[in-house]
Amino acid sequence: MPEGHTIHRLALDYADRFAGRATHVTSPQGKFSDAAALLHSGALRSADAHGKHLFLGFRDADWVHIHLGLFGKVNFGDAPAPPPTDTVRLRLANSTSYVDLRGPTTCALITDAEKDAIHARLGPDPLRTDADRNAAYRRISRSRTTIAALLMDQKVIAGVGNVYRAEVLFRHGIDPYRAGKDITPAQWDAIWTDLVELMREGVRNNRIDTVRPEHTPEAMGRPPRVDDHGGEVYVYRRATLPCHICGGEIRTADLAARNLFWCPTCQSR
DNA sequence: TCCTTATGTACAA
DNA sequence: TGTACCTAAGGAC
Repeated sequence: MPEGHTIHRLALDYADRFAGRATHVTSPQGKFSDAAALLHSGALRSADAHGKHLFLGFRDADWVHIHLGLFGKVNFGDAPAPPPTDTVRLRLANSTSYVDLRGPTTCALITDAEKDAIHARLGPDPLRTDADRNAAYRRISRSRTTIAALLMDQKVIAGVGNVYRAEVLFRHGIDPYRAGKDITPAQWDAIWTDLVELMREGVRNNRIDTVRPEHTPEAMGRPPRVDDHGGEVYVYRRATLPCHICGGEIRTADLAARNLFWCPTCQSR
């Protein structure tokens, strides 16, 4: 589930349900038990997100650092909380809500300084107000690496994952194998602006939709087809299906152990 | 019931 | 570049 929009949405939802209220912290699965015991009686102070990293603030300067990785999932529910299953790494529960975290790559108690270090190694996040799009472009414009790989590099830009990568390159007609140094300032500006809009909508709707109004199923007279991941898209996981715009076959390939999707007709080198 | 796959990352060689 | 890690859903049998 997790690209940056998911994590920012989680920060809002954690804060909504738990901030400033007495919260019971447990780790039914056990891997986070010591930290959960420390936080046991505390209240959630704040929630912050940078790229795919989520930070839950407790006490004065303690943060629970969460990264969902590929498999991590978060499930919110209303009280009373059911008995936890044995895969729940972290449960927060108060008088009205509970939330379960399963399968994260990271769930660790860290200090303010450690949190700062994580921010420092991450690139600008289109969903954060402190983001500097030029910092990303400085790296991209100097790189011979493909734009597809650069968009997935969290040191370059934080929060973009495999879906937003595929979709934003399609929306701007850019071949994923084009080198970063061949992306013009105007193209980067357009990509960044688009990502800000798409990802904000992703936070609002808790899913990724990238199809423009003029290409929606209704507008194109084709049957509605919401992609398996939950939103309407142009190329992500549509290999061998016809492109919504040109009708040609969407292609797929392996790039750095991830699946790449693009339309060779609509996206130019 | 087994196998594959997944919106991710870190580390070893 | 390959592999390890973590979980659950869907499809093939």
